[in-house]
Amino acid sequence: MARSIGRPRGDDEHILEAALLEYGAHGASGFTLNGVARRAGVGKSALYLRWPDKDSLLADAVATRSAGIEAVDSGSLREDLTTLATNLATYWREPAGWATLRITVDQVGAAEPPAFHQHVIDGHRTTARSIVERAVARGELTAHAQGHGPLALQLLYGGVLMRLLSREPVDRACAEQIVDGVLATLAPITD
Amino acid sequence: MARSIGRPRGDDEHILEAALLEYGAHGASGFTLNGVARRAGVGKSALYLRWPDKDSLLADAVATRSAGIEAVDSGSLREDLTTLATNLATYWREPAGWATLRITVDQVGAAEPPAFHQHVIDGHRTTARSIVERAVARGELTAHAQGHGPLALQLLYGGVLMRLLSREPVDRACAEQIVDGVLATLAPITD
Amino acid sequence: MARSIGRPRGDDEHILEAALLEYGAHGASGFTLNGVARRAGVGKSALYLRWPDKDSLLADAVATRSAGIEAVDSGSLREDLTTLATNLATYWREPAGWATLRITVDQVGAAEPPAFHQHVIDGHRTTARSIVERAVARGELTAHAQGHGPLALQLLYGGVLMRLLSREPVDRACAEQIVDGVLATLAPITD
Amino acid sequence: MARSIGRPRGDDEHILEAALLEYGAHGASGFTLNGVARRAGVGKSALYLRWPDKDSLLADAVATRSAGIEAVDSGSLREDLTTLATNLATYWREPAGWATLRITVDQVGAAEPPAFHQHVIDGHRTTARSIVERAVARGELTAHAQGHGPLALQLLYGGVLMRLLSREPVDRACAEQIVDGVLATLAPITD
DNA sequence: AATTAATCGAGACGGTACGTCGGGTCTTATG
DNA sequence: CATAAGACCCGACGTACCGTCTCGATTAATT
Repeated sequence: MARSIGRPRGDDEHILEAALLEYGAHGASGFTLNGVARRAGVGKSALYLRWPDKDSLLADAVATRSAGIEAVDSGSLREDLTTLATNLATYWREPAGWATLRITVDQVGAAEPPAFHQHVIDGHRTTARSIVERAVARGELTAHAQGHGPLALQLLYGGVLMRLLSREPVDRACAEQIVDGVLATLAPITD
Repeated sequence: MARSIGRPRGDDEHILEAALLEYGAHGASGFTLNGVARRAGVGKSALYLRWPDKDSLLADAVATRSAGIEAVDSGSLREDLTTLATNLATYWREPAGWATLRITVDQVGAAEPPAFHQHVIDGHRTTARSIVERAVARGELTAHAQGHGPLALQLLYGGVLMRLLSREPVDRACAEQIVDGVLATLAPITD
Repeated sequence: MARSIGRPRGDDEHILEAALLEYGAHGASGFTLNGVARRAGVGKSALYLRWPDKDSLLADAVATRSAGIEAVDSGSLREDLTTLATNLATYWREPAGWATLRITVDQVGAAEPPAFHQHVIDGHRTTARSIVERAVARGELTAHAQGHGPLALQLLYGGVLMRLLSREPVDRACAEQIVDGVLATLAPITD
Repeated sequence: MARSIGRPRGDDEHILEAALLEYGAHGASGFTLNGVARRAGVGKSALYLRWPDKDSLLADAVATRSAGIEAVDSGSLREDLTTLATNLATYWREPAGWATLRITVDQVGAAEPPAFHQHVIDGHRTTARSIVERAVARGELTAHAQGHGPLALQLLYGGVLMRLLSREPVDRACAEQIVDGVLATLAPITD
């Protein structure tokens, strides 16, 4: 396909990178468009050509780092979930991860979710589903229990989130505790 | 002790009321100290005599509405928890409730939690504990299972929260589903 | 000489035309290079290939319309000058004429006058001189009085200009009044 | 009269002073509101509380320096006018004087003249009139000739202005030449 | 009754960031 | 080569809000 006429757009990634660095360095309230522009070696107009306002830029920047949670295949459902919970806590504790969360919270009331939101959610969903599917393949879960997977994962995510909101650490022991709770919603369904 | 000399302070409640109305009317980003002052018929100095900054005012305003979740005593643990989940969703959907959440999220990274936070948490904890205790008294839960109450409630809260963050409705059916999951973390512990 | 290789230059006049229209339409503060380029169906590069900056373009555009004041030969010095004053007022009231004036004022402080300036001045001077010369030829002026022609014309120009700056109309009566004054600087010199 | 409530306004003069200095230092195109604010040790809001936009500020700043031309009473009409012409040239050559002129030219096309304009004009008019009146009192001018005073002064101002626009110096000799011309418009009216 | 002192409504202030705009430069693909 | 298109860097504009400040006016407890 033909490139359009005129000077081609520069690199978005470069700017998003700078935005994330700026966010990490100064936090949410110190996040400044001028700061981003300066750090990226770019004029403000270049930012406004790409994003309609500051929030959109931040949302997009954060999205690039939110592709998904690292999934592991340990061969055991309990171990997989525990690792997932730990990774999740780690991810949410990083600036980018926490920013994702903040933006999600901010925009729940808005008319429509930010464009990147579904993308992030899909990433999480994919990772989570593959864990469950592997467990079913291994015979750790019945097909019936699998139907409760989404709920179980919502509980797991929510549990980790509540720990963070309570400023309680999410160490391995804690993660296992949560996972055991979540597993209990799947295991006993035997009838 | 005796009142100090000089003109006595006016009414805080009146201002907090105005702050909440302002928050509800314009949302988080439109929440302005000038706006609050105007709506309350008050000068900005009156605000800064009481709260050190904007966030504190909002936090305090929100706290007045966050005294706690309505607790019911239906005679059944499952019913109590289901109602709790529903009430929680309703509460978080109101401006004040959602503001509480936003503030909580905002300030997790801060050095110390806002003053009202522990108060709010205590409210929730008290409500939740009484539900569990009644269940134990009725024999629905073993004392051992009771030890897992806090975890179970964290899962319940987290589950409801994740539903809201996903923009999925929390109707009665959904609440029951979550509660059943949470109960599964308590019930099977029978040894 | 041979034309150089490559695509030949387009038409300058076309651009100057657009510039003048733009100036007339939006005034001095709304005069924009992007606007000129758009109106002329031309890229900004084409502008900068021809003029070093915005002011030069405007100056040049204006110069094309400032070739000179319409001179008439009525057979009488007084009548010639009156018509000159009226034409001058009319010319200065048009966008192009007024722009010439603005640019002149703007650049008095500059290191060197804009290129077109001398051209414009020469136009005026030529017109004015021919009026005076005809008057001498007719015997209306002595050769001695002719030496005061430049000063007289400066007074005439200045008088008209001051009327405009005072927002006072320059109708025929007013023009005659000015001319009579100016003529008085020439006529009585008889010794 | 009662002072209004609230913190009283600061000093306008101080800001106008800074504006003039800024104008003098960087010229018309380098005249920046941020620059003025910084130099005055003032926030931009303070500027916009007083003037609706940049041009108004500049106009006002300039007006403070344009109270009038120094008038002298030398005892002779010719001498008075010569000094007036010289002073006028000097005044217009200063940054503030020239700015006045620029603004006048800029706003001739505007709907209504800037507020300060009439003030400035009145200053000039007063000075000029008193010169003429003294001449009448001394018998240098007839009462009839006095009626042509305004026109004569317009010619004088215009003559000086045209000299400046032509980048020609206005030294004493030149001023006398102009004055002689202008006087010629008054003197011969004897019938 | 007069004094004292904290609080009040009002609003101007210094500062900082926003989102917009325009100038002048550059980098493409097309004639 | 010179274009038309248009993205780019820069920096000023005018707006909004924060948190501070300075007023004159209130309002009690203390003299």
